[in-house]
Amino acid sequence: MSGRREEILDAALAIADEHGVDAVSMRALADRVGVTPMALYRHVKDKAALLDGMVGRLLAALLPPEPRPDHTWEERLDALAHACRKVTQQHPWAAHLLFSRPAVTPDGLRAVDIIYTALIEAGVPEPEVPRLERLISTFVIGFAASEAAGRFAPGDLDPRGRRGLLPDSELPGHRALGPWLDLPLDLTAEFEADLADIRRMVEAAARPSR
Amino acid sequence: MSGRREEILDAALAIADEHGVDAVSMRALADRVGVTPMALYRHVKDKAALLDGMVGRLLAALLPPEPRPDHTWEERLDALAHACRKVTQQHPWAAHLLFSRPAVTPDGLRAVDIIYTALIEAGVPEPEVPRLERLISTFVIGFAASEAAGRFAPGDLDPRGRRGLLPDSELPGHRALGPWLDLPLDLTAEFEADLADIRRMVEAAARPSR
DNA sequence: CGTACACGTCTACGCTGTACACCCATGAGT
DNA sequence: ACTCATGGGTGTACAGCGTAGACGTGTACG
Repeated sequence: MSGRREEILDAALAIADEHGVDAVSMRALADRVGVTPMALYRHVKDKAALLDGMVGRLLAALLPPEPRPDHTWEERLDALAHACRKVTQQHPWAAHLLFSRPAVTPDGLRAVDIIYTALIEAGVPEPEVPRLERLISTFVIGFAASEAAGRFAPGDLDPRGRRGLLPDSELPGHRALGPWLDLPLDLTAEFEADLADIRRMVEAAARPSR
Repeated sequence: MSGRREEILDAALAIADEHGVDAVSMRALADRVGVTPMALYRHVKDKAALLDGMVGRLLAALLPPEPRPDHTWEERLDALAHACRKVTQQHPWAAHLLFSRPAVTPDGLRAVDIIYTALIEAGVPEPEVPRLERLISTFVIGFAASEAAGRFAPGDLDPRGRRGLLPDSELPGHRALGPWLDLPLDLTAEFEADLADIRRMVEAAARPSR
């Protein structure tokens, strides 16, 4: 009702964006809101519940403002995927939380439903739809989380230096790929290519099963 | 050299397996090893480094004991994926750490190399191999993490109850899928089917690009 | 007027990671 | 035989954490 809870959650989001999620302590949050730490507990059960509330707010931002039946299923799927990546780019700390909390919030459900309808429209047999939804969401969230956590971009060690950890003889694959490994990677282009591959996978699942 | 570090890491793994990763505090770990908390810092730079060391030990367990050129690329890929899922089933707390720390350890590199060689052998064009490696590893780790975190199995709320959060009119996809959503889900079978889809995707990437 | 309720404060407890100074056993070099 | 570096361990201390519990205080309504 009061809107106080939302104020608090937004303050917490601001702290997380500015100083990282670890900086979100009850004391720091209370300071920011202008109250005593204990006052927060009137609006939030727990620290865990606080984090849940924070990702809840983000999930809402991930959804299209209104249903888009005028777009193709490919476009709707892409839009959702891009929205997901955008959210985790703006709030890197939140990426791994998307994995922990099952999508049981209303907004989470809506996101799942968008994928369901897209897959149905693509012609995927109904019994296969839930599995493919999980496959797709797992990959998209996984990509976003990997990017946010820096799994794809091993900071100080460039690919060449990284390979130095082991003799090339132990890494035949790396040796064979040679120069391709030294290219700078464009994660936006890569995400696009991945989504294209996934679209092809959906189309294959939709074909009369050969 | 001394092996003391390994002792400590294994003690930490034991605590994490028994009481969860949050129970791994420097004090608890020191107690278990039989020393003072500060003694640990001779062998481990940080708490963060401690966690890194722990996942390092797990990564080693994930790899096949020796190269298996006698197996097909499909079999080697499957074996690695299953090993990954097995590790995160035995150590659920570790799943999301696999995302954070880039695979720059020797063992991590070896795992990547296994995927590289498999994809090359499958006939994937070399410039595409690194991207597909990231796609596959992202999905596999993502699946494992989702399962470990319970993202696929929303505890107390069964699918039917979950859907009750929103009017069916807002969830056309859920409504259309009806009974298929109430089936109990067999994650082992689902993982298998997902891997099959991914294999098909690799084969498609290997085909002379149509 | 009384009283219920939402909201906030104060104090305190047990826990965390870790900086800093100190100690002791071993083994190598002169 | 005497010194000295080095690796491993101890003890103390500090700042920060989440949160339980008791206690105020203002506003709204019977």
